[in-house]
Amino acid sequence: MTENRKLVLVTNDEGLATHWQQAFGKKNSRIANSLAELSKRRREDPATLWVDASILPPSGWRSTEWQEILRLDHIKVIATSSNPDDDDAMEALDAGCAGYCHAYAAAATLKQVAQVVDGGQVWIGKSLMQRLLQGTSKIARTLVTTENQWQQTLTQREREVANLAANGASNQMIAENCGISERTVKAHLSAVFTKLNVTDRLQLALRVHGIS
Amino acid sequence: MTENRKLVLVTNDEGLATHWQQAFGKKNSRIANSLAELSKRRREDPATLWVDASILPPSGWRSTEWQEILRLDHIKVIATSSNPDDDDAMEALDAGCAGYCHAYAAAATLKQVAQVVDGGQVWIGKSLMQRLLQGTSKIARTLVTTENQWQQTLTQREREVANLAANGASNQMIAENCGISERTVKAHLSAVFTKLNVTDRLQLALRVHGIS
DNA sequence: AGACTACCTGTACCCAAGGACAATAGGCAG
DNA sequence: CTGCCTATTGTCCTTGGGTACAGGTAGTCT
Repeated sequence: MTENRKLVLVTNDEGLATHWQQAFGKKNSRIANSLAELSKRRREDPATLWVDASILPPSGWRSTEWQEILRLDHIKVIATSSNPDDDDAMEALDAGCAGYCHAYAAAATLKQVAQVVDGGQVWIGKSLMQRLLQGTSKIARTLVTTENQWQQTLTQREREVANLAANGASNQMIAENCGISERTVKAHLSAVFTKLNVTDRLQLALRVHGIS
Repeated sequence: MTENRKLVLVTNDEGLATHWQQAFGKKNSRIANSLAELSKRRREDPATLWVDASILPPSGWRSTEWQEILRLDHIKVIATSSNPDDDDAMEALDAGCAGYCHAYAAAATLKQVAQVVDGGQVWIGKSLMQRLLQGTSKIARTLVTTENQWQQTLTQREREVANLAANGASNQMIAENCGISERTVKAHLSAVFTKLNVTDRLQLALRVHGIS
């Protein structure tokens, strides 16, 4: 079970930082006091962010700064809270977090969560799990399995651009975000359209979000 | 990470038994070919049962023999299948199983599942997880927040046009569909954009479908 | 070395979309 | 009757989005 993903602990709570470092080891993790701190390295290697909910802006995970992070598919975000709440969890997961757990969970649990998430799974607590299983048994059955297969045929860059476009970003915004020219964005998008057999970004958005 | 729960592998598939034993170790697990075999010790110590779906009776988890087992809370049941299916998973979990995964999953994964389940959590695959999360967010959308809200301010015609546009129809298509001129479609859409405070049809689509 | 692919960029062109400005007509509350 | 709302349509114009054509760099596989 080799660990090669970077581990970034995002919190400004002294005690929590200590707790997490005890669980993961000081050498394997690094502390960031805010989102701003990690934006410098956000384009780097795959990483897992442990985020203390108390550092979130008023708009929560919906804020543009976090949306940008959550869109990156080589970054996994685990939301934590000292006062876990199912609704908070749903928001976090809806926003794209890969896990939600108690910030001060036992070290063993934290490790388990890390393992599960790194394995490409999603971690949700027992409470939320029960709620999901109770409320959705019928609906889950009727839902069409929306294949996230669409990503498969795309290159890394294409995925990135496609995700941004599908979420309403203009070509210019995507260009700035990716640090490339608008022309290149168009090129990538054209490739995406062809591969996914759609004609424009609206169709793309519908496909990406599992509609139609 | 001490393991003191008994591990019982319930299958009559030779190959699967081997696979599981390689994952958990021969000493830590015991094979049972059917439910009947383990009924003798069912009231004993806590145990985790790994059950191969192929040994289930026609009535599946609903059969009385399995219902009895699933009721015992010192016994945890993990359902497995060589052909995992979300619907099967839902049935198993509904019936009270604590986990569902691919029978021939990698040893590391099996161990992870075991750990998670022994920790009192529930394990479901990524596929089902996505379906559940999508399902609930859709429910949330239709019941709680955004839904209805955006429609409220619109007139009948505007709703109609907005829905078509949000699902990818061009102005021309909408015009034909509604039996009005393209110009009128534009007029309606402009009104919609203003009322919903969005700039274009893609933003509209995201709003209508409860994204962003 | 040559084929192939991902990634990047430029110029030019076409068009659907959306805004600005303007007008006609029916329904309805005050 | 008189505003106010809804629905409808028109022309003019600007712009972002998408395509066509063309090209360059870097890395991988055969």
